[in-house]
Amino acid sequence: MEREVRVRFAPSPTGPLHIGGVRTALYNYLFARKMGGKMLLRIEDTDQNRFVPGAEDYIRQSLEWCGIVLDESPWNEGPHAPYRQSERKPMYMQYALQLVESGHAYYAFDTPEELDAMRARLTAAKVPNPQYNAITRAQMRNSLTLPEDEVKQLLDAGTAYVIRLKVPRKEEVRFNDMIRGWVVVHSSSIDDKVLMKSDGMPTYHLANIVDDHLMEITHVIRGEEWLPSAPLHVLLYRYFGWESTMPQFAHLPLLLKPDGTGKLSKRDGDRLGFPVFPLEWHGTDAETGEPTVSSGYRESGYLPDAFINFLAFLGWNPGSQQELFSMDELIQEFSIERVSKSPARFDQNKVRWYNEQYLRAKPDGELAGYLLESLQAQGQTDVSTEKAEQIAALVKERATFPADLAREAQLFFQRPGSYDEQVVSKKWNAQVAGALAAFAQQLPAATDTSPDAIKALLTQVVEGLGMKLGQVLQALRVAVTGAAAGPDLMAIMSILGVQETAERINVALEQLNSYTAA
RNA sequence: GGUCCGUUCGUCUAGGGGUUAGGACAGUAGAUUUUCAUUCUACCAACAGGGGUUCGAUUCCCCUACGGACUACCA
Repeated sequence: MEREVRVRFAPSPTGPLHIGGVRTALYNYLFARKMGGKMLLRIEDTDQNRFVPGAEDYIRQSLEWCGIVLDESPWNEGPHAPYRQSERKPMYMQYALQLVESGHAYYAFDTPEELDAMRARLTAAKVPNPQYNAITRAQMRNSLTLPEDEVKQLLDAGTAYVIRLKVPRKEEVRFNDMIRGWVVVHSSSIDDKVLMKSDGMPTYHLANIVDDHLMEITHVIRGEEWLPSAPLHVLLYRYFGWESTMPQFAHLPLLLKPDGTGKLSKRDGDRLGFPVFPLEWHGTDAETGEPTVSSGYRESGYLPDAFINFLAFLGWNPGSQQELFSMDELIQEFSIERVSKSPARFDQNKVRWYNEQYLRAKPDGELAGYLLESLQAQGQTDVSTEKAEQIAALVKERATFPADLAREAQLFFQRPGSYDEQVVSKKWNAQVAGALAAFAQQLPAATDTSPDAIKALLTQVVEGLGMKLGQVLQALRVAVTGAAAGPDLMAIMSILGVQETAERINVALEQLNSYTAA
């Protein structure tokens, strides 16, 4: 019988989730939906020292903004609650003890100082890989080297201890990664990982395996940084006797910094001037304790669909030439097999391009909504929906972000404060001014105020004076908007209205009088 | 240092034993436009290197180089 596909996203609440994490969540989500399975979120907060207030909420909001829907999570519990490892704390010890009893794990009493000393000794002896392992554990203080009664005494006395996995000395550990194929690691390169910490909390490794098993996870899709510890996890499944239901692994390629080398880190955003976080994050500097702000895609004006589309293509592609995919289409097309092995570098140009595509594809009504919102924020409250829609339709081709709409729309609400000097000095003269004056005089009487009609009127006036349209257009634009460039002039005048347009022309005529005389 | 992973245009990538090595972003040029932008068209641009295997390798294998991850009582 086929098991229902169940995947998990397991972030630790140590700060804001960066886009690499979001992509991991996205791929999990796409895979789960594609396979008709479930996706859950589990908070991996077994390190109490690294807990950051607000991080969990940030993760939740980020995923919501992205449109990644969780079937089970700490805030929407399912059959395997609780979904925070700190709340699952009581259940881990029994599993660690199970391993101790079966001889696959042991108690270790070494202090941090002793561990440091051991590493220093091995490093000095030029041991290639200093670690607590099948060889070195014989020199350490643990239940393998100490007499049984002494171990009992230490435990009874409440001495601090950890439980370590007893990794075999010589054994090949292999697993079939869905993205990378067979990965083989020799057990001698794996150390005796701590399973239970002295504070009674499990480490990531133990908690992860126990929870994935209990939560019936079928596929573990996570970042490449976990690849080196995957063989250890395989060992754990084996020793627990859970090998037959061990999840399949898929290790995703890393996301690299746009410049230089190395994986994208939380600090790169501010350094490079683009967001690495989905949402803005207010944190505190680890060293100075000063409040910090890291920019987010949402606040920078990115549309969630565009952001997701872009992110999906960083390390995956459908094999077709199609670039634009809705979430539903992504789900339809997604497959782990098409995830690439090699890391991907971040491309700011492409995210912007995606955003433009998504912005322009939106219905004018929705764009008008964005526009109205920004206008209201700057005190411009008397704009009708109808007018906003006209303006949005006209300026959307010039916008990358919703906020650009309002910027481009300014000319409709503010008369020119100055006139582009280049155009004035080149195009403005007595003849042109005369034509504009004539146009301004006739304009208010126009009954048809469509762009086409205005253009016809203008043509008629200009040609009636023996001139060509091209001679006056730039001057007219400057007179009406003050700028040398902008959206279609006829459309601008139409939206502005004949009265306002005529007045603006007359104001310009007065202001630029000196040029006319010259 | 050790272990593991990776390497096709500047970037994201398709492809795969015989191809003009395809697309997208960026860049450049041209067309359209009253202007800028948009749009359209064209151009530029890549199989890391060396050995094999093969009639033939960018594709399969090995080595080298380069890049990266991991190497905690962090996840």
